[in-house]
Amino acid sequence: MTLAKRYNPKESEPRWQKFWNERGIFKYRSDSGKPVYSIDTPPPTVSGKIHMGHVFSYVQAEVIARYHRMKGMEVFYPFCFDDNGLPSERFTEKQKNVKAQDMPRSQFVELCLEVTEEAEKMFRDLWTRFGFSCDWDLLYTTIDPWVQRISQRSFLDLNEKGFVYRKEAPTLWCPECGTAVAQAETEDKDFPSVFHDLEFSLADGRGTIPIATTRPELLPACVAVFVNPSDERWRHLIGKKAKVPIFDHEVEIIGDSKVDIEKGSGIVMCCTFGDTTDIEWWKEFRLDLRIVLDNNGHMNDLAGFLKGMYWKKARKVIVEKLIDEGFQRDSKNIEHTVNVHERCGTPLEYLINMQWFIRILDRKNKLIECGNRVNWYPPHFKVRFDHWVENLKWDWCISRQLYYGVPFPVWYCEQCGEPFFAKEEDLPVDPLEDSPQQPCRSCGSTSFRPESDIMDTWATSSLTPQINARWGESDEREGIIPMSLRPQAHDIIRTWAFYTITKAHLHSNDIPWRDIMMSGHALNPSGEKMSKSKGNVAGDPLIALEQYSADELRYWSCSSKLGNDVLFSEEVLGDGRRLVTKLWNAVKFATGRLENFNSELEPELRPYDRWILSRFTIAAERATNGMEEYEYSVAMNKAEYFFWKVMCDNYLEIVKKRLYSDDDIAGKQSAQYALYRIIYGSLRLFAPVLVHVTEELYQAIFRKFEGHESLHLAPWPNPDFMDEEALKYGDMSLHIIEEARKFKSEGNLSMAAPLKALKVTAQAEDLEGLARLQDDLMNVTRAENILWTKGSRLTVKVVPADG
RNA sequence: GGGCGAAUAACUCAGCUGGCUAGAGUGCCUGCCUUACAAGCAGGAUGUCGGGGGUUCAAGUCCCUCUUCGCCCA
Repeated sequence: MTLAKRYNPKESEPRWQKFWNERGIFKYRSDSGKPVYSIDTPPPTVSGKIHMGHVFSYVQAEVIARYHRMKGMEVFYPFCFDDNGLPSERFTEKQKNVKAQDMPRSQFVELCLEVTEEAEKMFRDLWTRFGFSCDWDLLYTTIDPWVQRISQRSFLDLNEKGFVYRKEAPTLWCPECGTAVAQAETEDKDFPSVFHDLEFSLADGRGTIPIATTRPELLPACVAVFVNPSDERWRHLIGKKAKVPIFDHEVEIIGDSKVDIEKGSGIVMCCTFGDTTDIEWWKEFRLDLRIVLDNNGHMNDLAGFLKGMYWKKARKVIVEKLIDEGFQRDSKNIEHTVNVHERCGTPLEYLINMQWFIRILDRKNKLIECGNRVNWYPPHFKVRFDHWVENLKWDWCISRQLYYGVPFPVWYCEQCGEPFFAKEEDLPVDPLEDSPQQPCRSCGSTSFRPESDIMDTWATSSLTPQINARWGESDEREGIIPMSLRPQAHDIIRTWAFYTITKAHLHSNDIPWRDIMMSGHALNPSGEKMSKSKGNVAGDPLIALEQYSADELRYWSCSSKLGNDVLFSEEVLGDGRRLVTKLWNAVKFATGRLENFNSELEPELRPYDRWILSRFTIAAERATNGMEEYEYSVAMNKAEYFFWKVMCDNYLEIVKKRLYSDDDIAGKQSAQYALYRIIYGSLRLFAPVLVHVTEELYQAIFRKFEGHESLHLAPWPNPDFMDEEALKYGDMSLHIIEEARKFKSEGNLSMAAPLKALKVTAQAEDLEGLARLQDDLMNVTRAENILWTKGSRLTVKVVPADG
């Protein structure tokens, strides 16, 4: 029972990881009879390297898992990967230097599987090295056939419930990726642009009108001109017609209050489609449809001489022509905010295409109610969810014109065009490979055209609770839904959190989980958000693991309050190392002092031992409260303060003499009793974060007494020892020790230097309580005597040793 | 433009529902080999709590306002 002088995490950490894995310490056992605590782990998109930001947020959830396991819950803690959809397609194209369009879908899917499998291996290896307590038997990936089946089942269920519709409608479209996208996948970006003042002539030949636009290439798509009816300057134009420059088609001039009088000339053209207002006008006034862009951003037949040009080139060409022909009055350079696709940064277009939608706009209130039923940690993030729902403008477009993803279980009848939905027992289906086993239900035809679109990846990842529960499968799991916890970062509230809540509501009129915890971001040392696209990623986790131990990095991950960002810096990492070392040394000390310790013994406890046990009770309570609120950093702080400041710096010094000497066996046994409890208790408070070193210490010292196979299966401390009087006088006496230490420090003396005496004054009612500590106080201060006097307050006078 | 959050020691941060002299770690200074730990211990210095108003016996904490920064959304 002796510990090495130094702790060696390089050797120790992999050993315990292996131990946990071989013994199945973290296996989920549905038959354990314990209450289930289920965690809806985020499936990371398999789209490249992993950075410290991942580690940061996953550790925070992992710590919570360990806490609840120690609290006696049966923890359902899966891992998973989101490996289908656009991110994985792009990643594969990059890795293999290919283009999806250039090969058959099946071949590209093969490549994707190959690439993502490699990346997933790397993830799994990394999580293992960080000591994650997930159950790898619960692993799922969103491209798994059974996951696809649940995803398709979800689609069929929503269709049956009437929440799904297919419609040819203006859709947010990325010309670069060649697919429809959802509102949640867009972001705003500022571009330098030019505001062109163009001259339209009136159809009646009576003059011209100025129209300002940033998108002159859409002139051929112009279907109307709008003015504000309250605009004195232009009101008279309403009802007349204008002639579009160069293209010469005539369009009506319409009045509508949505026109901003201040902007440009106060007259705007409406094109199909330049922005969302164009769409609203197009719908409201039943305007013509003149689409001039194809799915890849090139101009089509309707664009006349611009045909075949990419929109950028078309803009250049038409501006030149407008200037040549005298249609441009003026132009000025501006900074212009454009809605872009967040994946590739390409400005989005609004194109008309047949797409599948999930109806959500008509149930905003219900969705906000669902959000209210979930506990948000920290609470202020719920506001973001509310605002997102309130400001929704589109139903959820779930079809994507991509290759690698979950297909729609749908064919179309060649004869009558009706969609034919797969039968549930046939799922999963790939309509490109499979065909319906029945004739068309409307017309009896047997020739079908497959749906070649795939589903939005969020349509599947929004089902993670259902996937975890194996919803609708033969081996469906009971007691998983609603899940206990969703851990995620706050930047995907509008996507993952929102869509998951939406699906749970639509499928089962329930919430997906009871609690949601929002982690912040890891910042690089200069305080910037780490992101792959910005290339400012500090601390590759693999490199970090070479320099620091997993426990140190875990400690860093838990150093900030939930939801706060934290800097990845050398300084904070040093803190973790110091704590691990201190823990090692303190337990090493205890080990030597617990020889011949009899755990059966219930000795009569000395005042200081009653004091430290009471202090531990308070620390454990505070740590527990922190954990219950998902404030792991608070929990760690309380544990650390108790362990280092109270226990190591004071208590251990106070009882050292009693522990070393056999002169006072009763005193020694009392100290051993307390020491054992507070050391073992501290180890358990640190166990969720410092998973390896605590296990090492537990196995070396405590296992033979406690019997739990692993510290991580031991109960979370819930001590009830409390002696108010011991607490009061123990705390008060620290001042006496402090004064003695101060005296030595100021006299440049060693702490071991003897003192002649301490003259202590205290209020009459405290004298007796303090005097009971005399022996231990003399031991820790090395004072030969302590003289107690009645006084108005606590004072200490040090009498130095002779000479 | 709207929303959310932040601003506290040189640095990184804690300060819950208002209540003793505003705390911790790092860094800095002075010492100390003390039968666990020098990767340590003891002691010390350092703050117009972003600015300005207000409420209160009492404000880092509550209210108003301004400034700066971060994030989310238009």
